[in-house]
Amino acid sequence: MQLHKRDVVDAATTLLDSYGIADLTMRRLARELAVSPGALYWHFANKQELLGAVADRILESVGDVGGGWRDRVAGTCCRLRDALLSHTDGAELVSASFAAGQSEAMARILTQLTAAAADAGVDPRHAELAARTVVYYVLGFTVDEQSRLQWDAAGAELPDDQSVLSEDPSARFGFGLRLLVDGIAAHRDAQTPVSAKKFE
Amino acid sequence: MQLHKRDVVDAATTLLDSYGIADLTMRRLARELAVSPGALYWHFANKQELLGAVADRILESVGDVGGGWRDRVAGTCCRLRDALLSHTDGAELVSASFAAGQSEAMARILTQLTAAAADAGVDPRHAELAARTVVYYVLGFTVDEQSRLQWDAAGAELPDDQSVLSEDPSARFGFGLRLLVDGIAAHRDAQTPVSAKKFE
DNA sequence: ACCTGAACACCGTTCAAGT
DNA sequence: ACCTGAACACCGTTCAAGT
Repeated sequence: MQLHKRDVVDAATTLLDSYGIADLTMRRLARELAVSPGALYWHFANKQELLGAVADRILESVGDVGGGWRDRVAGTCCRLRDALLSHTDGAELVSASFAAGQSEAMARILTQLTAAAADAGVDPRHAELAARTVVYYVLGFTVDEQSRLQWDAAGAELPDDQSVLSEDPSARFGFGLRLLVDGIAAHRDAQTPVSAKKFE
Repeated sequence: MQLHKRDVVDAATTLLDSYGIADLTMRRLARELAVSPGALYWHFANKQELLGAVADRILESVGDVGGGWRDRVAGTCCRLRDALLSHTDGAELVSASFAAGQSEAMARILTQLTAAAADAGVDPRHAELAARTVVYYVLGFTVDEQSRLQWDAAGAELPDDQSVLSEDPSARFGFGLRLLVDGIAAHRDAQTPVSAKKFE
């Protein structure tokens, strides 16, 4: 029976959910698929590319969001966080793939956020940076949240962690998000020529 | 001759600067120090802890900054970025150590930024999140900047990269920073009781 | 107290050779 | 076209035993 890219990504995702990113190795994946390790290299150039494909699978549920620029930013970020949280080490894996430039889905999300920032009135030259800043936040926050989550799901029973850090992560996420959205709002054409202000 | 923690961190930093994070392995480090790999485990519990010590060494130059809260945030962030950029893969290494909770220096920087955010008038319950958001930005931005930097220093000669992404990284860094500072300013006691506003 | 030697249980990647 | 088998060149970590 022929091995297809889809099967490989399926098996990789299952491995990830069951044992985490540390156990998502090429050799283990090959064993799970009952093929030799070398077989994977017919379908993927290297491990990074395979992880990129897993990242894209994880992000499938993050579709396009409509509405005003604020709703589009908030909606995209919330969906992104939800997607990351629904797989073991999802945030870490996507974060690494994004940094390595291996996730098409993250590139797509970045494009959407860039468009939203531009709609908010951010200088087009800086709209992508505004979008990246938002992405850095979502990834950083969620990597952090997930590591705490998984740490005490593993029965670690952390020592009451300065009280606030673990209280309602969704509310905390929302706060940081508002901070960024307000920053973008404050920068709407702050340094664009006056002629561009008509779009508002 | 006895091996000291300092010698190990020195050698590790040299290895990092010369060959990058991928070649900073326990075995290679031991070889460089002319000891057996096991010797390192007398001084450090594991590789993560050693990397944390290297991260702290990299961040030594990021001291305390004075002035108003805006200057303190901007100053700390600029020094942090400079420190990261002055070692090969510095941003990646510190980013990983921060995520793993292994860098005391990053904890200290986070405390400083938290104090600055509190001074800005951010609800004390959310000041640390504001600080974390800033840290996520600096780390995310600099990891990105450094990977591009090192990529074409290695003679890759990237395909003119959408024109803007590579133009004056420091200016771009400053833009994103202002976005965050403005976001913090917009949030000054936005949801604190009126009684707290007297501090302004 | 501090380190060696040797082992344990793995890795990612390549590539001639097979079907 | 797609995969196997086997090798290459490594890893992090542990631990009895030595000094």
